[in-house]
Amino acid sequence: MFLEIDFKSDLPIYEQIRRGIIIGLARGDIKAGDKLPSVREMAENIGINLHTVNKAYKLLEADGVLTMDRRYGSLISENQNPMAAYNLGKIESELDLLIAIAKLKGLSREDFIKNISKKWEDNHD
Amino acid sequence: MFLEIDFKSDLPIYEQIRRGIIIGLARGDIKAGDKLPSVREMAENIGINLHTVNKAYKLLEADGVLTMDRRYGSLISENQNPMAAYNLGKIESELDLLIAIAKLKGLSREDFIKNISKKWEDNHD
Amino acid sequence: MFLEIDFKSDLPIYEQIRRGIIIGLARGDIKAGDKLPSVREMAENIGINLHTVNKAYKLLEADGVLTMDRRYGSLISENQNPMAAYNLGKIESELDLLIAIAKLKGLSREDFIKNISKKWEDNHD
Amino acid sequence: MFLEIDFKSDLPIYEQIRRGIIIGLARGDIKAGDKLPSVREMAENIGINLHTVNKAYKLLEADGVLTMDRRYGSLISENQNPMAAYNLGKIESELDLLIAIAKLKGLSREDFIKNISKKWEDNHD
DNA sequence: GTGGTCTAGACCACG
DNA sequence: GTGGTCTAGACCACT
Repeated sequence: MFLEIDFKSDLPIYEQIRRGIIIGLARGDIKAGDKLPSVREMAENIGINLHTVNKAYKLLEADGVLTMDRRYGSLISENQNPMAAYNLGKIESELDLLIAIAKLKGLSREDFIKNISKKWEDNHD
Repeated sequence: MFLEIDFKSDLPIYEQIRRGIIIGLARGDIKAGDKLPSVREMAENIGINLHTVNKAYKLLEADGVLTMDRRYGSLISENQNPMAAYNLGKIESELDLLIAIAKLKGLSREDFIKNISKKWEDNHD
Repeated sequence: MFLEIDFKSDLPIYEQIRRGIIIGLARGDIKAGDKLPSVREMAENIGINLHTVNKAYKLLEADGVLTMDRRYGSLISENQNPMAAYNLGKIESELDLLIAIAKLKGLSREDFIKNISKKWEDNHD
Repeated sequence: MFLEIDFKSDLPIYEQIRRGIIIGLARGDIKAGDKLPSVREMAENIGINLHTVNKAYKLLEADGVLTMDRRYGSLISENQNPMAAYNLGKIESELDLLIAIAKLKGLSREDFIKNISKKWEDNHD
């Protein structure tokens, strides 16, 4: 499993794992039905405690992204609509800040949009 | 001072103040040379602790957005390049996540860009 | 044997089997003296491990619902009073919770009783 | 805080706490806006680890029953519709079993309904 | 071998 | 003093 964790980040480790899986799903690196590494396995790979991985998985389970089962391990859900209930408020507020900073740095709307657009593509290949 | 604080938000209050001022600056509500309310005054207005406002101001001072002076109070800096040193890493990571969720929700690139573009305009008036 | 197993359920498979037989008995689908499929047979039908079926049968035997005999196979007991020793505590606690949630959802006592009553009938046909 | 925990129960402690609060809310013992004991406090009162209480609170937060905030402690939510998203499937399946056992024990529908009805009232005073 | 539950104890962020 | 995060390690239930 190919998750890169930045231990110096102020983003909690469990949140980095969560995002890595969501982004991997959006990129197509991970697909519905895929079996994820067990909490113990991923914890060992990353070099962290299994509870931290467990927390990330639990959050993803709550968002309908995966299912955890003592019997079969952790699987990416076949759910057609993962993240449906996800509250975008928090993340939109981050976007407001990003736009404000971009303006203060003197970026034009066109350049800003171009950057975003590029990010979208990068997330695609 | 027109800052709206959401006490239920998971965003720390000092961070809400900081963002409010940055966004106000980008929108043009606040301009270089403007005198900000004193720490004590703003704390009283919002109904929070002195230290909380002080922390927000200190962060803005570190970003070159304002200057605190015991004699003259807090002034928005004439600095041409505020936020220059601001670490975009954190916020870009939020953008990556936003894009991934947008994709999972089935949004097209065009619609996504349109939303962002609208946000930019809204931040302008 | 007509047991439907939900492999995604968080209810253990052995418990689903056990409940299926108890409910079948209450509905009259199964009667005293009936011969049940052998452990091996049912395991094969469902596509699960022998031990899982065996565990379900053992529990039912402990509840006086069936008798296991190497020579005659597993038979529904003629016992007049199956489940006599069954500890209702657990299930009554579920009922307490159900009532509390029904109230929080704004259901009236009458509607709640009506639902329960209907469930009783459905379990009868 | 008046929660009675049965350490011998097979119901997890965190689940007993969760139910205690839901039932307390339905009975009116707890009201919107009430401040709950801190996780540490309740853990100490019960004589368990704070993480166990924390887990119960987190589940209730996910169901919209309470809010946890580092700044203000844990408060019963003003949410008009707690438990709205709660999946009743699990609990209804318990009810099916309860009905089957009641039948096997020879209870009449009328007696069964009477018991349920009494439980509803008991939950009310 | 998997996740589930629980304990114990540490340090941090916020106000 | 509150909850948030993380670690470490135990035992259990299920297949």
